[in-house]
Parts: sequence; structure tokens; C-alpha cells
Amino acid sequence: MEIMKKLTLEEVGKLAGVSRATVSRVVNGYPHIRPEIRERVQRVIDETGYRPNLLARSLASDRSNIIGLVIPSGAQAVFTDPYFPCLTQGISRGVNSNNLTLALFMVHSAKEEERTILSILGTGLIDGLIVTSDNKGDVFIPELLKHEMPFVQIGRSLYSDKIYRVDTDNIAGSYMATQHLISLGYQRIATIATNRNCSGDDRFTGYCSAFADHGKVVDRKLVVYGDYTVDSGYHAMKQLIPQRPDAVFITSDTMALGGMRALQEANLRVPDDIAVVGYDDLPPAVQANPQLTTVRQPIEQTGFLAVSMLVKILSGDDPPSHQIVLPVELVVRASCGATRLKSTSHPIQEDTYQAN
Amino acid sequence: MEIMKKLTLEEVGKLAGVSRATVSRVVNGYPHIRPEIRERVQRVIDETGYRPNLLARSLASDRSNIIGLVIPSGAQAVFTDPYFPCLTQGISRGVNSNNLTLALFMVHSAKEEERTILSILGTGLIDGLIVTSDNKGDVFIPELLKHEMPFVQIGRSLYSDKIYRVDTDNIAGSYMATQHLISLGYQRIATIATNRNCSGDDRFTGYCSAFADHGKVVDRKLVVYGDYTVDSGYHAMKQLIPQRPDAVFITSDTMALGGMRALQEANLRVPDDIAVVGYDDLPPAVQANPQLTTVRQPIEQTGFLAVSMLVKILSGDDPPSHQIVLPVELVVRASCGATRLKSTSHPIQEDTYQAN
DNA sequence: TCTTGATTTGAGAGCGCTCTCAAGTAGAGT
DNA sequence: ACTCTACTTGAGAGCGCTCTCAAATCAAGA
Repeated sequence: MEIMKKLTLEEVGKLAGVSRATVSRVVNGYPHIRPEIRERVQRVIDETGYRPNLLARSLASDRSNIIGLVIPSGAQAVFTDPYFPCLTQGISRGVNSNNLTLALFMVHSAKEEERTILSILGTGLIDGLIVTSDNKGDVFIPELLKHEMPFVQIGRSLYSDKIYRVDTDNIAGSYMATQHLISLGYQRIATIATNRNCSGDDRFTGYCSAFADHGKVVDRKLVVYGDYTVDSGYHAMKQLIPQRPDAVFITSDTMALGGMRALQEANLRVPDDIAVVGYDDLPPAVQANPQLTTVRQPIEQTGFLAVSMLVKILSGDDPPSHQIVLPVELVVRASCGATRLKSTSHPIQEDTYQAN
Repeated sequence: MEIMKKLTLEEVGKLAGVSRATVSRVVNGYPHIRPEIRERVQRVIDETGYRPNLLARSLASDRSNIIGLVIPSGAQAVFTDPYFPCLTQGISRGVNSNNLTLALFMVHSAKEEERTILSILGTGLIDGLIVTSDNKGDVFIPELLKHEMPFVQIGRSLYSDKIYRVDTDNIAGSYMATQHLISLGYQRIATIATNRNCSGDDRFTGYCSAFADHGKVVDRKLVVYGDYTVDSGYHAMKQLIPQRPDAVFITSDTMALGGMRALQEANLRVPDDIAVVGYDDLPPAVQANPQLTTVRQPIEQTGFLAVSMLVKILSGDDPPSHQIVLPVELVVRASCGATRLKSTSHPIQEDTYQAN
């Protein structure tokens, strides 16, 4: 059945008694072929197990159908945080369903950054990119713009509004989280924020506007910063404890884990002594004790939509909008104290508030 | 400086007053070029920002310098488990330092399996593969063998001994873990095992041989199975509790997390009522409470070495050995009870026993 | 000066595919 | 029967690079 010898279009054509061009038409599903010929060619293809050489095709058509995913060096969190695996999963689904190939570019150091750019740009290998960096001082974006490489950014961008991007609604998410704490009656609501990237900024913005909308003023002493690691959450919380907050909105579940450890060491009970709300709704949120009230973002969908968007761009028809911002939802579990009065702590119990 | 127009070898040659072939030689660092000519060509390259077209090069040289990483559908754990991110990180480092490009093939369903195979095999796109599956009923390996696609497997294989692979020493690791519990004097040492893949088998083997070497017999009632998820660990432990074990060797940290939750719900204290040892030494191990005694495997190094091995294979010189098995180490923390009598529970305190 | 052999360059034939263009073949309309 | 407009096919020119081969150049030995 399957003959191992690598065949070419030409040879398949010879076997079917037609020209290379005709075989190419069959392979690519073009119209205007006499059914019997199409069938004959198809049979030869099936019998020989012919597969077109992708490199030759790409070279001739000036289209590789390979898209790249760039994960910048800033993201050391790759190990710790299920965020990237989830996102990659979504992107991979998108890639598969669009018959593309995914090239993964992980940048491990500033030095590799240059190398990566060079190996992507102007080599014809990559049709387009998905860039996950939303670090503020990013060097990639301007470079991509300059070289006119089509790309979609995951997250928010400091650059032009013309950049295609898909993001989750960080502002709304942290607004909800904060408002939830306010509505539960907490008075001294602190936050562990991040100022390294745009989503960090947005989450802080949401926190602030919830305060503003409730006629409250943000107390700078109740704002500390971390960097998305467990440790940074731990240390931030240590800093916070002397300020005696009665609730903390921690802008990532991973940091929340560290924060709760600090709380535990200080013999403060969650949520009785201090309420905690996280962000991300990644597995650690459920594994935590008590389980974390947190903001869930559709990470996998983000990746999938980014691919769809890129595909549209590559195919020439501009997507309707340059920006997609996906809604998030608040997942209420035990750590915020809202369920304190409820029946019992059934392991899977949770309430959900849809945004938008 | 950098002219955006996409140049070809031919055009660079014209600018430098030499032929395409000569430019090619300069680009690829061949000898036998008059220094002044080399310099002149190099200057034109620098000034124009010429980059060779990788597709054309690949087609002409029959070598794409792209290697694929296959993550099979079995591995839904991708989200939960930092294992894959770590491994990918190592592979990515290897890829970068060998000037390759990494293509990521995630298979999300059995249906996609076929599609993936077809898009990899016989298309000329991929020079070689790294396959992470060690699922027993794997369909990839035989297919790769049949098509003579060079590949390195991460993990153990049921197939031929001729398969190139790199693995960690699962047998030694679980032997150490089990022996450690035995030497601490525990009498009823249970295990939460896995029988889905080879590493699961190996870890169970190690558990058994530690028993054998100490003249003990494995009690079947103290052996239950999970599937590497938190939930399965939870349920497995539920099953185990009625058997009254005084120690449990759980063959993954992720399952250990679930197991410890079950223990907590049953009001059993770790390690006082029951000792726990995990496997993997992933971040959850440290985040657990108490911190987990566990077996650490060099995951990132595994990935890196797999790439090195593949590069050797592709370059034609057969690697000295078909198999690399990396040593693992036991990391002693609080959950096994060994540190119970020691000074205090300093957060980073841990002892380490090197294997091999 | 003439060989000999090494070094340095260019010409040209592909790699396997896409895609345009023109030639050939039918079917419909008059 | 004859034109006109589809539809169907093949020829051939690339895509940008590698790599072989032979021509050209040059240094050194006889």
C-alpha cells in the first residue's frame, strides 16, 4: 500500500498519465477537473501515499503556513504558572483547526532576543506571529512593525492602537473583585499589584476605579507590589500585615499562594481575620486552603481567538476590529468570606458572576 | 542602513560585483575565498541587511533545521502540571543553542493524531522529532519507525531497544523514596501508583524492589492507582485511608496534593499520623503544607539532552549510546517525618541525597 | 619556460512546487 | 455547419538557494 519512496508531483503525474499541473490541482482541490481524471489521480495519490513537499510549496507560493509563538524572556513564570500552558493549548487548537504549523520561540535571555528576531524576520519561514509579551519595555513590537511582519499581540500594548491584539478585560475583572470586597463590607482593602506589565497596570486601574465609584480613596499604604511569583506574594504580604488590612485583592493566584502562606505564619485566618481575592483562577486557586475567590479569564479562548485573528489578517481581509477584549468572571469561593454563612464547604461549591 | 526590500543572493552578488555562488559561500562561511572579496561581500550583506530565505535553503539542501516536539493527547496534564513547561524550556534551550527552529505539535484528540502524523511525515518540513509520549498504547512510535523519521523519545519505550531516548531514573527514584520510608521505621507503606505509562510502571517497580531488598512483601491492599491528576490523588487516598497505612509514597506531586487534601479532610496529620513522599519536585511540592519530601528529576536537562542527541543523529554520527538515563535525587522536607526532630521548620530547609 | 597542483570563482542544473498562459475540447446558440 | 463561450489540460517560467563541475588564476618546482 504505502510505498516509502519519496514521490514528487511529476512522478505521481506520470503514474496517473497526467501532467504535474493537474496533479497539483487535485491535491489542492481546484475546480475544473474532469471527475474521472480527478478520481484517477486521487487513486494514485492514495495508493502511493504521496505527500506534497511543504518546503517546495511554501517557496513557490510565498506562504509557509507556519506561524510563530513568541514567549519573551521576561516570562520566567513559564514554569510556575499554568498561564502559558493554557494559552499555548488554545493557540495550538487554533493552529490545528486552521491547518497551520506552530513554531515556538522561547527567548531565554536578552542576548537571544536579537537572535530570535533575526531568525524570524526576513527569512520567509514565518507567515505571522503571536506575541505574548506585554512587558512595557518590549523590543519586539517595534521591530515587527518596522519589518511589516503580521502579528497579533496577546495582552495590551503601549504602542499603536493599530496593533491587532486580544486580551481579557483586566480592568473589569479587578473592578469586580474589588467591588465584591467592598460590598461585603470590608473597610481596609489592600492590593498586591504588579507594575511590570500592562495587565498589571490595568488590574490596578480596576481596583482604583472600584474605589472611586464607591466614594472611597485608595490608601497608598495598602498598595504593595509583587512580580507574579509565589515568593513575591509572600514578601508583599509581609509588608502589608503591619498596615492591618481586613481584605487583600492579590492580582494573581500564584502571588496569592505566597500571600496566604505569610498570613498563615502570622496566625491570621482567611477569611475570618482577613479576606483574600485572587486573579486568574488557575489550579492553585482550588488547591489553596481555603479555596480562593478569584477572577477567571478565558485564557485558552484568548489563544484560540488570537490565531483566528491572525489567520484573517494573513488572508487579507482585515478583521472587523483591531482589538478583542474578552469578558472575565468572578468566581466566589471561601477565601473572601462571602460563603462564610452558607451551609457547608462542599469541595466544588462556587458561585459565579458573569461580566458584561 | 537596513533596506526593507527583500533581497536575494543574486542581487547581493550584483551589488558586490560577484556571483551568487560566492555570496552563498560567504554567508555559509566556506573557506577558499579571497579575504578582500569576503570582506566586500560581507559589507554589502551588513549594509543591506540581507537574510537568506530559509525555505529556499531548506529545499535546496534537503534540510530544514526544524525539529518537532510532539505532545500527545494523553497528556491532558499539560495545564495542571509544570512538567511540560519545564521540559519545553529545556528543549527550547537546546534548540536555540543549536540554531534550530522548534515546531510544536500538540495533539488534542485521537482524530488529530492522524492529521499530525501526516503533516509531519513525508512533507520535508521536519528534520527530526522529540516525542514525549510514553503512553503504552502509543501509535506514533511505530509510524515514525516505519517512515524512518529520526526521533528521540523522552521517557521509556515499549518498542525496540534501538530507539533513541532520554529518561530519568524512575526505578532508582522510587526505590530511594520507598527505602527512605522504610528506614524511618514505617510499617505500612502504601503507594499511589499509575499504570498508564512506562514511567508509572517503573516507579512501581522501584517501590517493589525496595520492599524486596528489605525482605518485605508488597501488600496489594496498600497499592492504589491514580492518573496524575489532583483529583485522582484525592480519590486514591480516600480508598487507602481505611487500610490504615502509616506512610504513602505517591508517585507524583500533583497527586500528592490531592492525597493530602483527603488526609486533611479525614483529620489525619502529615507526617504525625501518616507520612507522605511525592515524586517530581515541582513547585506544588514546596507550596504544600507541610512541604513535600519528594524525588527531584532533572526535567529541563532531559529536554536539553534530547535535543543534543537528536542533533547528533541528524548530523550522521551515531550517539555513543541509544539511551540516556539521568540520575534523580531525594529531597527531604517535612512530609515524611524525617525532619520532625530537627530544630525548626525554616522555609527553605531541605536535605538532599544524590543518586548514583 | 612549462608542468603540476592547489586555490578561487562562476555557470548552471536542480530541489518540488505554484501559477500564468495558451492550446485544446466541448457544448450552446444561430 | 460555424462561431462563441465555457471548461479542461499541459508547457514552462519561476521561487531563492545549494552544490557540482569546470574554468581561471596563481604559486612553486623542474
